[in-house]
Amino acid sequence: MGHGMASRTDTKTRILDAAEKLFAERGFSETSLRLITSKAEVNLASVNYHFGSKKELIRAVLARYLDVFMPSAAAEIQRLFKNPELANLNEIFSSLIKPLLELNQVRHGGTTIFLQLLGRGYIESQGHLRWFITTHYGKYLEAFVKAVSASAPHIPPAEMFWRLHFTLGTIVFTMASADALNEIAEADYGEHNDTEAIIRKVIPYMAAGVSVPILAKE
Amino acid sequence: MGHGMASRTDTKTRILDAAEKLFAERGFSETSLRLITSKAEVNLASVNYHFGSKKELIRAVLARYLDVFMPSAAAEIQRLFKNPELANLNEIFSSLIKPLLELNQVRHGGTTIFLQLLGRGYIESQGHLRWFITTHYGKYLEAFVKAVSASAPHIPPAEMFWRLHFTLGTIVFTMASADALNEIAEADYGEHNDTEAIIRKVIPYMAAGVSVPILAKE
DNA sequence: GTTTAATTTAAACGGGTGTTTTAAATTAAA
DNA sequence: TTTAATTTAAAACACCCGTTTAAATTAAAC
Repeated sequence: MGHGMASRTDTKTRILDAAEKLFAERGFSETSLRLITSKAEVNLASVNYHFGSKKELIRAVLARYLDVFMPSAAAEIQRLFKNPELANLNEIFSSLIKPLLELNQVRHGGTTIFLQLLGRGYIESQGHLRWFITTHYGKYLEAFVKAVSASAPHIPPAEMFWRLHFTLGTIVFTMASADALNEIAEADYGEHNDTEAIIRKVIPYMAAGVSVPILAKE
Repeated sequence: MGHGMASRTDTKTRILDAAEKLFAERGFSETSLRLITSKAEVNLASVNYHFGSKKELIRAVLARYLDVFMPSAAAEIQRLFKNPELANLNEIFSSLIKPLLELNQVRHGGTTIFLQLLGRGYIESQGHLRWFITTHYGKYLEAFVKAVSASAPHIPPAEMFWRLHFTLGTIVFTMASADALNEIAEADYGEHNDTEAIIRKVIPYMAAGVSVPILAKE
C-alpha cells in the first residue's frame, strides 16, 4: 500500500478542498460528485477510488476540520480550568473564538466553512453526524459541558442539556445563513459583519440564554 | 373552471397532508414526488396537475400554515400593544405560544410540523423561502419586530436584526431535531418534553439573549 | 341522454445521480 | 529493463428524479 505523490496538488486534497467549499455553500445532497470533480479538475471516479463513497467523503471533509478544532478547543477549556477564579460563561464561550479563527489559517475562509458544514451536517444527516461527532469527539465535548455547567451551577443538568442544544442551533443556523443575513443587513443597515464579528455578536446572546434563571411555575 | 368533489378526501388535500409530513421529517429535496403520491395514495401526475410543480407544492404546504398562524400571531401582538403597561420580552414571545399550539388543532402534530418546515425552508431554499415569507407576510412580521424592539429599547435596530435571527435559528433548529434530542434526554435524564414544553423552555433563553446589554468594546 | 369540462390514470421522456467497470497511463519495485 | 502496483481516464450501468403526454374515467351542464 505505498503512496505515490501526484504531480500538482494531491488529488485527494484537491477533492477535499473543492468538496468542502461546495458542501458549505449548497449543502451535501445538493452537491453532486460531478460538480466537485469538475471544480477540482480531477476525474469523477477518483472520489470513489480515494474515499469509497460520497458519504465517506463528507465524513473526511468534516474530520479534517474537527481534528484541528477539537483538540485546540479542549486545550483552551483546560487552560480556563487551570485558572484559579472560576471562569464566567462569556469567557468560556469566548475561549472557542481562538480555535475557531485558527481554522482560517488552516484554509482560507476555514472558520465559516467549518461552522456551515457543522450546521448542514446536523440538519441534513438525520442524526448520523450527531452520532459521528459524539462518538469520535465525545471526550472533548464533555470537558466543555463540564466547564459550562460549573459556571452556571443554578441550572440543573437536564435543563443545561436543552440549553446547550439551543446554543448549538443558534450558532449553526446563523452560520448556515450568514451570507444571506449579511446581504439583508448590508441593504437595511449598511453594515457588513465578517465571521469573527458575527461570533462576537452571538456569544453574549448565547451566554445570557444559557445562564438565565429558571422561572418558578405559575 | 368548476371544481368537482372527489369521492374520498380531496386529492389536493391528500397530497398536502402527505407532503407536509414528509417534508418536515426529511427535508424538501430529500422527499420525492413519488414518495409523496404513494403515501397519499394518489397518482404521481396529480401533483403537477393540481400544483404545477414541486416548488409550488412546497409553497402551498407552507402557506396553509402561515395563513393560519400569521393573522393569529398578529392579533396576539395587537392585544399586547393595547395593554397599557409595556409588555416585557417574555410576554411577547409567550404570546406566540397560543397561535403555535392552535396549529395542533388544525392538524395533528401541526405545531412541530410547522416549525420544522420553517427551519427546513430557511436553510434549504437558498433565500427563496425567506423572500416568499417576507413579501407575503411582511406586515405581520413588522408588528412583531416593533413589539420586541419597543420592549428592548437599549438594543439598536441593526443589533436587533441579528438577535432576532439568532432567535429564529434557536427555535427552528431545536424543533427540527426535537425528536432526536428527546431520545437523548429520555435516555440520559429520564424526561420527555412535548412540543409545548420545549417551547416553554426555549422562550426564557431567547428573551434573555435578545435583551442582554451590549458590552462596551475592550 | 348527450355534450362538455374536469379529473385521474398509466406510460414515457429527458436528464441527473452515485457507483462500477474496463483499459490505459503512470509510478514504484525487482 | 522487466514486473508489479497504483493512479487516471472514459464509458457504461442501473436507478431515481420532476415533468409531460395522451387516453380513460368521472362529474357537471345543458
